Amino acid sequence: MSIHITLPDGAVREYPSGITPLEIAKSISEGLARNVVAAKINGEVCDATRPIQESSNLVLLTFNDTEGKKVFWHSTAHLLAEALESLYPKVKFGIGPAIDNGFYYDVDMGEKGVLSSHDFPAIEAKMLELAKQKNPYIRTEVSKQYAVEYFEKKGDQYKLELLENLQDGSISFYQQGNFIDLCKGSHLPTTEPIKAIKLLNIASAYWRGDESRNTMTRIYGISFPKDKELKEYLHLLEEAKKRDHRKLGAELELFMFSERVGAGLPIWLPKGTALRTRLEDFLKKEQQKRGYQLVITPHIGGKNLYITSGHYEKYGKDSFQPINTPREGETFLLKPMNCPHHCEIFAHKPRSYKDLPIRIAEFGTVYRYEQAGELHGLSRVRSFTQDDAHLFCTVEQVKGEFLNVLELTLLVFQKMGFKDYTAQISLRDPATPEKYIGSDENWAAAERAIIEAAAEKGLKTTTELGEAAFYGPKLDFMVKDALGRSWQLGTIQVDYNLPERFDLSYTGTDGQAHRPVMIHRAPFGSMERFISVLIEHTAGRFPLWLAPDQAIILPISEKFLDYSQQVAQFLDSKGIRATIDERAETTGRKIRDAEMRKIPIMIIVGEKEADTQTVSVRLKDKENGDKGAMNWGDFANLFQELLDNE
RNA sequence: GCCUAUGUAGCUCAGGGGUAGAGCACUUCCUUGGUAAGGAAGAGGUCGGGAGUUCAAAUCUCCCCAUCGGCUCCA
Repeated sequence: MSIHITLPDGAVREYPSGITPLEIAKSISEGLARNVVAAKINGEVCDATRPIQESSNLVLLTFNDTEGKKVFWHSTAHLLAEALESLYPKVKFGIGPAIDNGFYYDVDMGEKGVLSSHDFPAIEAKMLELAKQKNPYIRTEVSKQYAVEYFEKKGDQYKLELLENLQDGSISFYQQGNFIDLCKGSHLPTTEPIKAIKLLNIASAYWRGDESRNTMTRIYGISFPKDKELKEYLHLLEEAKKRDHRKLGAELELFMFSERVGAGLPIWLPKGTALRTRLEDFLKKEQQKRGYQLVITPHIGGKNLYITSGHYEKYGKDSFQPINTPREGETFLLKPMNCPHHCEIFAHKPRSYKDLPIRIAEFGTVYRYEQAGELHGLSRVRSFTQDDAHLFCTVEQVKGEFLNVLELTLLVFQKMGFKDYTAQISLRDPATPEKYIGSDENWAAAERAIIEAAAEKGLKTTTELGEAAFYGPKLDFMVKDALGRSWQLGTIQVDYNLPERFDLSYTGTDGQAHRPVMIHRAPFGSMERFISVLIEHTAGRFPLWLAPDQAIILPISEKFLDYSQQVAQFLDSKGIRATIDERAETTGRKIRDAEMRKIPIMIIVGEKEADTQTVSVRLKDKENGDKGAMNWGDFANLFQELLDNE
C-alpha cells in the first residue's frame, strides 16, 4: 500500500506505507538526510525514525529549525545523563528538558554531594566519547507497570514520581548506549550529530520547583552539530558579558548601588542622569504633541487609596510595610503604581464626553518589594520610574488610543535603534470568563480594537489566550537587541477594573453618567529596565543625541589649553556637550582613554589647528574615524549631520 | 524568601593562624607630545559587618549584609 506525503513546499510524493521521515529525506537528498534531526508529521514533532502509516503532511526538521534545535538539545541532555551515570553511578535523575538556549538536567548526586564546574571538562569529554559511538536513540513503548518496576529496581524515586502522573499506554522509554530514560521524545536518530558540547553553568533547583522538596543540582549546557557554531555561541556569550549593563554602568559611571542606601535601589550618577533625562525629555516632547498632560504625584499614598484600588488586598503583605505618622496614626504606603493617584486626578472634577480622551502622564517612581534573590542590576530593582500614562476614554475611543500609543512606541524603538520586535497580544481565556472583570461586550470590543490596531500598524504579533490580566487585555512589546536576545519593554493594558473601583464617570451625550475605560501604557516600560537594555544593545556606545559626553577635546600639549577653551566655548554655544582632557598625557593616551569612555567624537587640537582656527576630528568608528582638520563651522555642520542621520 | 558560590586598595585580582601584595587608576615631579597605554616617586586597606575559638583571626567556626548563578515570585 502506498501513501502520499505532502512537503512544506506543497509537493506531494508517493511512498510505501511504513516509510520513515529519515528514509524520505534520503530519497530527496543525502545531504538533507544527514541534517535531519526530527520530523513534524501533521504538525506533531516526532522521531525521524518513526514509520508513517498514512498519508500525511511532513516537515523535516533540521538544527536550523527552532523545534529541531529543541530535539537536538533534548537528546544532548540524555547524553549528559548517560555520561553522568557512567562517571557517578549513584546519580539519580529528575528532568532534563531543552530550553531556549540549550538544555539542562536536574540530578541528585546522592552521597557524592555537589558537583562543581571543575568537573565539567571530564563530563564533556565523556559525552563526546559517548556521542562518537553513534548509538541510536531507541524508543520503546512500555507499560506503566514495567516502567515502575524498572525505576524501582534502579532506585530512582524522581522518575517514579513522574510516572505517577502518567497514563498507562502513553509511556515510552528512550535508550542510547547503556542509558535508559523515561521520556516522551522526540530524539535524534543517533548521537552522531552531536559534535560540539559545552556545559555552561551549575545551579541548584528544587525538585518540581517546590521549595519544600529536595534540591537538585541543575547542570546547564548547550550543543551544536558543528564546532564552529559552538565557538560562535561562546563568543556571543562573551560579548554579552562584555556588554553587561552592570559592568558598563559602573565603568561609564552611569549608576551605582550602595549597601547603605539599600539593595535594589539604584543611584543615578551625573552621566546616567544626563542620559536618562534626555530620554525623558524626548518622550515628554512627543507626548505633548499627542495631547498628553504631565502630572506629578507623591511617592506615598494613604492606605485607603490602595484599599480602593485593590492593590492593598492583593499585594499588601508582600510590599514594603506601611509608614505611619507619629501623632495622628495615619497609615501611608510607598506607591507601587501610579494609576490610583491618576484615578484621583480624573475624579477631582466632573468630566464630560467632550473632555475625553484624557491622557495623564507621569514619570512616576514606584517602589515594590522584590525578593532579595531576585534583584539584578537595573533590570530588577525595588525602586524604579515608569514612563507611565493613563488614558481615560470611551469604549469607542479605545482603538484610536491604541493606534496613537502604538505609533508612539514604534517611534521610540526606531529612535533607539531597535529594529526587531514583536507584539504579544494577551487575551482572556474564553473557557474561564468568571476570572475576568468587565462586561463581555466591552472585552470583545477592546480585544478587537487591539487586534485591529496592531494589524493596521503592520506589527508582527503573537496572540496568547488566557494571558490577559483579570482587569483587561494587553499588548506587550518583545524587543530583540543587537545580540538577538529578547526583552519585554513597552506595554499597553486596557483596564476595566480601576474605573469601577474608583467609581469614575463622565457625562455622555445623553446626560447620563458613563464609566470610562482606562488604558495603562509605558513605551519604555521603566527607565531603569529600558536603560539596562539600551546599554547592552549599544554596548555603551550610545547614539550621539543620548551620549552623556558627545565630544572630548584633546589638546596635543598644555600649550594649547587656551585654544581648547575657545573651542569648548564654541561647542557649548552650539549645544554640543564637550569636555577637555587637560591632563599632561600623550595624545595617544588621551585617545585611548576617550575610546574606553566610549565618547563619540574626539577633537584633537595642536599647533596646526590653533594657527588655522580649525579642529581635527576623530570619530569612534575605526574605518573612517579620522575626519581630518576642518574649521569650527564645518564641524558644527558635521555634528548636525551625524545627529540627523541617527 | 530558598539553594550554590563569592566578598582583600577606586577597578581587576594574588595571598593566607604571627608587620597586607601586584597591575591599572589616583597624587606629585620630569617629559610638551600628532591619532588606542611616556618615565619616576608617592599616597591609598580595621581584608563586607558582628560574635566566637585562639597567646594571636584577613585567614578557622557561627550569624548577619551585599553580590554572582539559579529556583520561586513579579500590580
